[in-house]
Amino acid sequence: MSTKNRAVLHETFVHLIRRFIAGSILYNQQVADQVGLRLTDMQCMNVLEMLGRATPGQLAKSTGLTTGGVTVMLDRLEKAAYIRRVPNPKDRRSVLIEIRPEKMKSVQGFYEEINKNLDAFLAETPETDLRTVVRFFTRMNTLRTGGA
Amino acid sequence: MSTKNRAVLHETFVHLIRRFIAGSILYNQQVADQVGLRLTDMQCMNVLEMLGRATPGQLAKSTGLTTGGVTVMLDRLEKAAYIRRVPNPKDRRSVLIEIRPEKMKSVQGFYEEINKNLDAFLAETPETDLRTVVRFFTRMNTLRTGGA
DNA sequence: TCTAAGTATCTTATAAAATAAGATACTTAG
DNA sequence: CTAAGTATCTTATTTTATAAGATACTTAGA
Repeated sequence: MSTKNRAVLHETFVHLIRRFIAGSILYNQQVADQVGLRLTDMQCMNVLEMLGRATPGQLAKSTGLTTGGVTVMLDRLEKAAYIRRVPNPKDRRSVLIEIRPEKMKSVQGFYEEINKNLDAFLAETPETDLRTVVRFFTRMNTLRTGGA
Repeated sequence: MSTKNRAVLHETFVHLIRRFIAGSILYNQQVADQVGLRLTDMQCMNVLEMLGRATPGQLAKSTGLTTGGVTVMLDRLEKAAYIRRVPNPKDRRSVLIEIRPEKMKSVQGFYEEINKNLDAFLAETPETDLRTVVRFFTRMNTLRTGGA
């Protein structure tokens, strides 16, 4: 096990990361089911939480929906009080979408168990390892488009 | 940057991983669009590729669909020659789903660019780092359900 | 063995969501 | 000032997912 050669190590990593991605998609799907949203809506909420605010156009790009599809999704989320549309001061054709703070908390609540597990795991991870992983993932996040 | 304290490091990691997950969902969505499938179908294909074979029931669990939904999805994928249903020798109520090998390759082709980037990145990652990351992700993959 | 409960998949009617094509309103370059 | 470009929205249609229940098989227990 500690004498794994490079090719096997590489293969092991690819397998682990694919498993991680498949698991993440499933987990987000399950959280969405509990919350009463679709995975697409969940992705939208997650992106909004990371960006703070976004235009419908940005959300179309980060969900893979058409702009028409985004409008319908936003109507749905607005009606259910998850988000709010505010005028975009930079462009009068456009709007900015923001999460309604009370829903932000409520949605986060559904990730509570996994976050607790993650916190516990990180707490017992040696700092040097965590630093290595952070460095590694900083690069991983640039692989997809050359830097989105 | 090298004097980051523990809390900040922790927070940085959580941010990176959330970004990675959101990016992965988007990327899989985009590949699905190119292939002409839905994200759900893509998730099904990915799970099948990892497991080799699976029953519709297992696929229901790993996609978040109802069993009826899985049947419809499998009809769709079977009609488009992505998968095939074979009898389950262990249980006559059940079937086993397998990817048709020619489609396996074709779908993998759409991941080619990212795989190339990933290979190049891994090649220049020090072996000790890669070992740390593998160890780390082996644990990460157990956090979700306590071990799926 | 026989039966009842449980499990695995499938069927179908209905509800929900995504797309495509195009409209409206605004912005920007020339 | 005008034309081209951009951002969002509208709506009809297609596609997908759900829910409720049917069918066929398995398994545990009398």
